[in-house]
Amino acid sequence: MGHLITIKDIAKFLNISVATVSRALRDTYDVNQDTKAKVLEVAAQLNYKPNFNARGLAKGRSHNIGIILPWITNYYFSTVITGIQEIAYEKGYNIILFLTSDSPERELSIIQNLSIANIDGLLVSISSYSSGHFQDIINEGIPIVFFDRVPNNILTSKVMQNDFHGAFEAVEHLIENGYKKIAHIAGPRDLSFTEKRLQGYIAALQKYNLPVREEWVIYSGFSQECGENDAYQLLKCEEIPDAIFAVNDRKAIGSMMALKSKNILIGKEIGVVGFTNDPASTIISPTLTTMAEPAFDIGKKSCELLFKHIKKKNFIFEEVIIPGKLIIRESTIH
Amino acid sequence: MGHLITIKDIAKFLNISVATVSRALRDTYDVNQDTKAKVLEVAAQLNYKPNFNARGLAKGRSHNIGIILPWITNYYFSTVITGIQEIAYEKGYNIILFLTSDSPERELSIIQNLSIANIDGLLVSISSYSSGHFQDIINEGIPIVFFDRVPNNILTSKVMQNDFHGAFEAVEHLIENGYKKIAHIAGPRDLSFTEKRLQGYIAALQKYNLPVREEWVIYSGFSQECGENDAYQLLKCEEIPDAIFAVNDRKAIGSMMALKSKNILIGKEIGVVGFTNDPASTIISPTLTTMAEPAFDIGKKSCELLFKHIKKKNFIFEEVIIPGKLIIRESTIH
DNA sequence: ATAAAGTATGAGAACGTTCTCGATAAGCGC
DNA sequence: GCGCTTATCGAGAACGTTCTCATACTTTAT
Repeated sequence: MGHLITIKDIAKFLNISVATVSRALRDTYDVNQDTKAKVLEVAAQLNYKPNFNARGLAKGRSHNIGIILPWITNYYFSTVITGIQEIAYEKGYNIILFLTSDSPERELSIIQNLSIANIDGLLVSISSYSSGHFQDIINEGIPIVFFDRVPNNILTSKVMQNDFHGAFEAVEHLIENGYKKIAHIAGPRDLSFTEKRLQGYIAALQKYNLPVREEWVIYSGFSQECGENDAYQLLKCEEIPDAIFAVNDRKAIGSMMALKSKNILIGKEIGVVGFTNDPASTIISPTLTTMAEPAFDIGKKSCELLFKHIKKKNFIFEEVIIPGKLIIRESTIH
Repeated sequence: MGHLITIKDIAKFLNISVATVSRALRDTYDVNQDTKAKVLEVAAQLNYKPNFNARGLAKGRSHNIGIILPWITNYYFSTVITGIQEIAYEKGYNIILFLTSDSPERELSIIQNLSIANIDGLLVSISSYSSGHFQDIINEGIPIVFFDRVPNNILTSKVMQNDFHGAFEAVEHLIENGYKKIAHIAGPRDLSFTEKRLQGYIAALQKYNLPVREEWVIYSGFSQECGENDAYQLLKCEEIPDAIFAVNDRKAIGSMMALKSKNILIGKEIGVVGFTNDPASTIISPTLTTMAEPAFDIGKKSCELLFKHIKKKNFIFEEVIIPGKLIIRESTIH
């Protein structure tokens, strides 16, 4: 209670200047080891806590980084954040969290109200149909690293899983297991990874001379419900597919629910493969074959890259692609 | 690039004092409406963004609130945060996220390194076996609201679901459906809600004159794996139970996995009920009966309460208990 | 006409740091 | 001893706001 201990209090206590106390606390080269020890001791004794606002103001650095993403109530994003937090904590940075609910308006509002001075860098995964005003922020000199959902018209660092090859491998696995009429339940049309996974899907089909039918590709949202509806729609196709590759596990699970409700045997009659390796993929029965995304590593890598940008102005942009790993389970067993 | 626009720039531009600009931006009573309009216009035109550090320093308020919790990679906590964020965003506050990984050491380190001046209030869900140094923070004058995992030796506001009654109702439901030998898979021993749910379980059994056997109550961690192991242990009991009440859905699902692996029919032979209403509870087969926790509302309420504390010093503490709702599914059908 | 109250503004201190510059003292080689 | 470097420290400005106090000009009441 009362007032918080400041550097001035320590200075007065030891009868030295605030500059020296500041030096001691920051452990600069031009401070005597004895006085440094004394300062540290008194600081601990008085329970001194640095004032980040003052430091941020003086240094022009806040030691805060921002994360902007659609939501955190799924395995992928919450794990990415955990990875980010791991690195940020190590470096003594705080994480400020912004949720867009996947709404472009909300996203824009967050960006516009973002106090630039309060943030040293930004980690972002854009919303579907993002208005993409991120260039303004970059122009103001604050570094951004995008992850997973990245814009393709902005020149900066990006970290993502290998969407094209992951999709390719997943579909190839279906083909190798004898499925021939493979449908794709995709994500929202404008997101770059939707496109990449679609391309991987198409490439695999073409490699094996399998048909790419327009009615077998459905774009919709990310929810389980969307996956469910998409599967019902597929079942109404002129030519009913014998396998489904879903853009993520949520939708794969939704489609499995739909198939089960129609008493279709998953695997035997229609194979299903997802993307993410959400823990739910081992809970559903049959268990879901899926392309595991390295969410934790993506978080760590994004954060590391951001710190490089923060440290070194004009750091060269990097695009990091971390490979996934196919995890074969029951949903693709004939 | 270059430098960020400050109120000085606006002042110079309009040839007025910084004080007036500040007043105009804050819309105080003593500013002329015309000058205010002009300032706002110029501010927008120059793309002025307030410097939170400077404001925080001058006002002694940062407009940041901190959240400290074990992890975010589950349905409950990520939903609570979403609720918190909803209110914080509305009020123009930023959220700073701290993850303890349920480690008391990490928790302590976070608290001790927490720059008090950088945070106006704290929302926390303590770790298992928390060292609980939160009283120090409260003593320094910064308000805390605890949610879900609350300490019982600290006098401040708390928000939680109705753990006792929720457990009571869940177990009563089992009893009403004919289960008579009901076991309880509990959480870590020292967490308050573990105790409350245990008491609810016991109370329900006693009301119906059913036995409370020590070997039917197992304490362990929160993971699915823990639930699995606990179930195996229950199957080795002298008297094998005919129902399991799990402290959360993760453990309930783990125990269902164990039962399924032993070809025990869930519901028919052994009933299972969980706690939380994790989306996974509808994915598993049979679907899981569970006591739904109002996670989103708990987040919102906690944040609202925190703002009351921030606004009014010496606000009287409140303990808010939000009731859950039993959701009956297949796992408790005989 | 005069005092009182209200309106709108400016000057400058304050918040708690860091940073730049200069000062002092000690150690060193010659 | 003389200059030179090195180590250590202090004084005071600066960061971008808000806040307090003073001031000037209006309006209102008497």
